[in-house]
Amino acid sequence: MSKLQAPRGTRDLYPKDCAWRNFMLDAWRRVSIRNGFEEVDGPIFEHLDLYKIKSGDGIVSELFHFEDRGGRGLAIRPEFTPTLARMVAAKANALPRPIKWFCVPNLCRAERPQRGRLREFWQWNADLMGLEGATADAECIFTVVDLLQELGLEPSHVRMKISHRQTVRDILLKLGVPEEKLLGAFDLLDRRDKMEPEAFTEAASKLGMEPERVERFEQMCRFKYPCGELDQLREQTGISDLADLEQLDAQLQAFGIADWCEYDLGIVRGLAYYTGTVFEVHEASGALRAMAGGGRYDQLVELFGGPSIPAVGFGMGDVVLSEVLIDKGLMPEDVSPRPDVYLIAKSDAGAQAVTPLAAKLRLAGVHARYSYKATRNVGKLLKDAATARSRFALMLDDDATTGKAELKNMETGDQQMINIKDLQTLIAES
RNA sequence: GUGGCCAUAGCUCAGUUGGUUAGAGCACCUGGUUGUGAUCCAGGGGGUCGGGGGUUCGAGUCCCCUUGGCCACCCCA
Repeated sequence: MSKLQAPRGTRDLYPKDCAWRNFMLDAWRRVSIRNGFEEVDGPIFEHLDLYKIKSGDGIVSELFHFEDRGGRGLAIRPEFTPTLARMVAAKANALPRPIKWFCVPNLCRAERPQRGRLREFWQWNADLMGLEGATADAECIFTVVDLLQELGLEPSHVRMKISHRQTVRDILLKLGVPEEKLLGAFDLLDRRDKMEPEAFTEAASKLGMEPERVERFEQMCRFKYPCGELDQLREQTGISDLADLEQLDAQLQAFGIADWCEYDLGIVRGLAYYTGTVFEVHEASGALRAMAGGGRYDQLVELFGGPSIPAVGFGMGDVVLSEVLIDKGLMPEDVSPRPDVYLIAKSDAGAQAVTPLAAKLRLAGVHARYSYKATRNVGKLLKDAATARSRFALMLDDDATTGKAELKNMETGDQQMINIKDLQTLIAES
């Protein structure tokens, strides 16, 4: 029996599930396109070595990989970024700049499934390449916020948490962390919430900070600074020059999304390749894992053999996003396509008209359904129409032979005798 | 990969100290009430109790293994 089950961490998408998945993909596409991104896609498997470039050999155990008949190592894509970098690197000189691409791939990772994490999932990626500076960073952040709003989320539901590699680096140096221990300090920042306070203090001391500075470090990385109020950050860190963050701050305000954003120096993103702005979207209470994450990674394309191209981008997975929408009561009941009209036979003569009419309507682009039941029980047939969420029901009795039938608006309950030939127009007008 | 909890119908569950052909509600399917999304009536499909092995005269129930789910760690591109 176990072999007949779907593999661990995968999902079977039944009609309602599939409709919901498409609803989300549609939102991702809609928002991407109106923010000026173009859709791209690549193969669902790549050479295994491609994934080692960015993440090292250790990544292999997290991949579903296999060999082809020639013994070449291949892997199902666990992320889209290497493919993107490869595609950009291959045509770097021919592509008009800036490059603004998005993709909504399904990805597979051989990890143990748990809340918010499955082995196959969909992930929205958008990247803006060939443009330096805070405008590009802010535009990516705006695109994410646009999507959140599109799905009905509000600033009270989720937080866009932003940090900056360079800024944090400056602060750490000022606190007395030597250059060679910076990576360890970033790691400590990342793990702060999982550690006991004593362990945190001890680890911080080992980084070379005086006790008084350890305390400041702790405060600094736990505190959240509202967007538009960088003075607080200046006071707390003792650093007056926050050039990078200042520009970003101004852009976020210009985009009108300051309400959604806050600076959180604890946002690290475990990646060596982020070079500037980093950000994550979290559910407001912080209960779930990140809904989205991204940042600037100016060396990425170069890493994959292309020219040096500045880049900023993000990814958002479907799993945590769905959890948050359910949690906030924003998951629509049913987003399946609705029939325009449901044909109901009230009499045998009416039944004769159903098939030809359905065929005619469908060829004209109308979503038309009818019952396969033999019953002439109008109540039951109307219930079927309602279950199918049809907008209209057309009830055909003996009058159908003279081209007339009763059209019922399923939402208002109104019904009227119409000429069947006018049906399409009446449906289109409502 | 490590550890904890869990597993009976599509869903929510019942099933006595181990004891006949494993049940209910809802959902689903068919038909009836000559009927307009309701109510009611009649009928129906569906479970090798996640899978395998063991103990026993007898296992949904006890033991072991395994698969899957949830949770925490590792990781998080």
